[in-house]
Order: sequence, then structure tokens, then C-alpha cells
Amino acid sequence: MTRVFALADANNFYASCERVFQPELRGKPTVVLSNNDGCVIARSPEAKAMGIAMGAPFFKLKERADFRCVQVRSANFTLYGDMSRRFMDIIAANTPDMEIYSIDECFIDYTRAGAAAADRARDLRAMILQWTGLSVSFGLGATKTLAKIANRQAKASPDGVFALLDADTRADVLRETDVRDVWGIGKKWANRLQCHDIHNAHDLARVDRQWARNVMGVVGLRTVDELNGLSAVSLEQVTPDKQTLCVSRSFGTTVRDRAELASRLHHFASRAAEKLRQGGLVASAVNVFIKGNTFRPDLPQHANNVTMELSFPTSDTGDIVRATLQGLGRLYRPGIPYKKAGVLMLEVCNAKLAPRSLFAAPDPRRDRLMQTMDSLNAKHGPGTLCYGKIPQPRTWYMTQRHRSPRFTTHWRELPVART
DNA sequence: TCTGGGGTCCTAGGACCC
DNA sequence: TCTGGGGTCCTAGGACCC
Repeated sequence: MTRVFALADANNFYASCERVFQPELRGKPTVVLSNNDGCVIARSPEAKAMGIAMGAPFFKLKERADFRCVQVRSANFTLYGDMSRRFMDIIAANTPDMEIYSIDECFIDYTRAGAAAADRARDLRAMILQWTGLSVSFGLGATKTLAKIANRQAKASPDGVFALLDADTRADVLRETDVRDVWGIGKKWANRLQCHDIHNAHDLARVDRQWARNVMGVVGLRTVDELNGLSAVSLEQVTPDKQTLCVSRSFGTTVRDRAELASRLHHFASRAAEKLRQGGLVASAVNVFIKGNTFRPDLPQHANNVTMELSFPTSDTGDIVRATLQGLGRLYRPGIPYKKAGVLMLEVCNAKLAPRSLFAAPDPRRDRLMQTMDSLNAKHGPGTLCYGKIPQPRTWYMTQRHRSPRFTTHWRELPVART
């Protein structure tokens, strides 16, 4: 049986979320910036038309003569996360066979809908637009990779839906698709494939399977099969537990002081522990890393990381903070202007499945303490209760000069309707 | 002055064992 | 004198994704 996958992808997601609640942005070139207002991570169609590149550093963008007409917003992940949940909920309520792939994309298995798949997608698209204000494109194909390619066409099609299901259309579209735009082919592989005279997706689909296996490995072979309509990447309906969990930030200004670095890592470790508990997870080790400013070779450089074993799998903020600060003690060098730091939780697994140690056991009273801390912070706002230090406003935390209100998740920031 | 953050999977190579 | 070879486990690094 021919399978039918759809990829539903919200158009210019972050920029669109901003526009839903700020109609004054509509029709104007709009960009959304990364943390610390470092670089561009989303662009409205008008901004794309101006040639503003994804990842363009903001400080360079500001030098452009036509910059004044560009609307700028700092990343507002609280808002985007909530909007994502809303549109995914609508899809889930209509189609049980779905996989949330990223904040703005999901795959749907429409095999059972058969010939009606495209109509189903159109209905769903209309519903999402009406209920959330978000425009979502649907690409349909016999594999996930083909659905991805179909989605690129859908973005340009008037009704936002494109089916890449018959053989002739498929061959035509694959010929038009640059090999670097194929899902799973990055910059490196695109360049290497060019050397073998493989320029578009159709060229790649026609290579010998054995050649693909030898030269590109199992991942490359899967891509080739998928381009030929052989489904090699299945729908992942159950989100597997994470294996690692990372909290890290670049700093707006560099940090030389050890106590200051410790304070920031303390915060990252606390956040990581919170994220573990939210997911019902525990970790057995924590990797701590610090690095200088690699964009500035003229400054003294130092980058290092260390892995600290925890005495048993845990999500206890105290254990994780302690290990993190011990790790920093081994890494820190005076006089280095540090630009980035973070913690990476390792050997993460479900708390219920975690191995137990004969020699060290978690204290149930600590679990209750963590629960109490989490519920207080949930009720009164993040940072109400901190572990092992006095809560203080994090003036250092991030540069967000252009952040919009958290329209959908904070009572005081709700949009106001006037009649 | 100013360049994001958070993931996954695969492979190569070393250590170690028999 | 002789310097095999296969298996497993671990780690680091590469490549990719959004």
C-alpha cells in the first residue's frame, strides 16, 4: 500500500506569532532575534525579500541603509511555545497519527485517508488559521523526505497545500529541488555530492544504492530510498525520553570573575534540574563547560569541559548544583574573558527506570522539598524560590531590548481589546 | 561593543579482552 | 624467532536538524 505522509509547517513561525497579536507588524519586514539579541532567527516574507539572511548578526544588520523600515523583536519563547501547543492540539484532535517534529512542524500519517488526504489537509489548515491566526503549509508525499520537499512547494502554492504523490509530478519537482534543500543533506554533503555531479534531488534519487551505502553511510542510503518513495523513516508517535539535556547561554558581555561565573552556572544547573523534574527524568552525570569568545582570536582563549559523576541518578537541584560548581573549580582559569558556559546532563533516563545504588540512596524528604519548590515557582513565577542563594533579579541574564509581551501566558500581559 | 540554543545519530579509533 | 584477529565498549568528533 502506498503510504501518505504530510508535513505541516507553520510559515515564518516566530514572526507569525508576533503578528497574531501585533497587527501593526503585518506587511512590514519583521525579524526575530536570538537570545541576547545576537542574530536573526526568523524573518517575515518581506524581510526575506530584502535579502536578510537567517543567522545574520544583528549588529551588522543595523548598518544597512534600509534597516529603519525593519521591525525587530527579541525572541519570546514563552509565546511561541504556547502558540505551538495550540496548533499541535488542533492537529492531534483531528488526526491521531501525528508526530510533533519541532516547535513549528509536525508529520501526519494520512495513509488511511488515501485520495482524500489533500482535502483533509485543506480543512485542517483552515481550522488552524481560524482558531490561532497561524498560517500552516501542508506538503504530502509517500515518505517523510518527500513530504518535506512537497512542503516547500506548498509554501508557494495559493492554497498552502501541495501533494507530491504521482510519479510525474515527483520527477518534475525533484529536478527543481536543489540537493542542498533535501532533508538530511547539509552543506558538507551538498558540496561533496556536487563533485559527483549530483546537483538536484532527482540526481540523488537515481544513484546506485550500494554506492550510496558505501559513500554516504546508512543515513545517506535512507535519504536515497525515501526520495524514491520507499519509506525508511517512520512516524515517531511516542516522544522518546531525552538522552541529554542542556542549559547554556552566551553572555552579553564576557565574564572574568570566578564568583560571577559560579553564579551563572548555579542558575543553569538549577534550570537543568527543574527541566529534568518536569520530564520525570534523572541524570547520572553532568558535563560542565566554559569557553572564551571564539569570534575574537585577539583575546586570550580557553575552552574546556569536565564530566562530574553524580553518586546516583538524580534530579535534585542541590546535587546537580554542587557537582556543577565542583566542575567549575577544575575548569576555571583566571584572566580569561569567558563568553559562554553551560551544563549538559548526561545518562538521562526516566526516573522510574533509573538504576538504584546499593551504597547511596535518594532521600524522600529531598523529593518533597523539590516538589514544594517547583509548585511555589509555578504559582508565583520562576525564581520565587532559588536553591542555596538569595533570589535576585538577573540583570545579566539576557539582552532582550525588543521583547513583545507574553500575550497568552501572563495575566498582566494579556492583549487588550477595545471596542 | 555586538555572531543562539538545544537536540539526534553515526562513525572512527583506542582500549581491552580472549 | 614470532607481532593474529575478532569482538565489545567507550569516547570524541562530525554532520545534521530546527
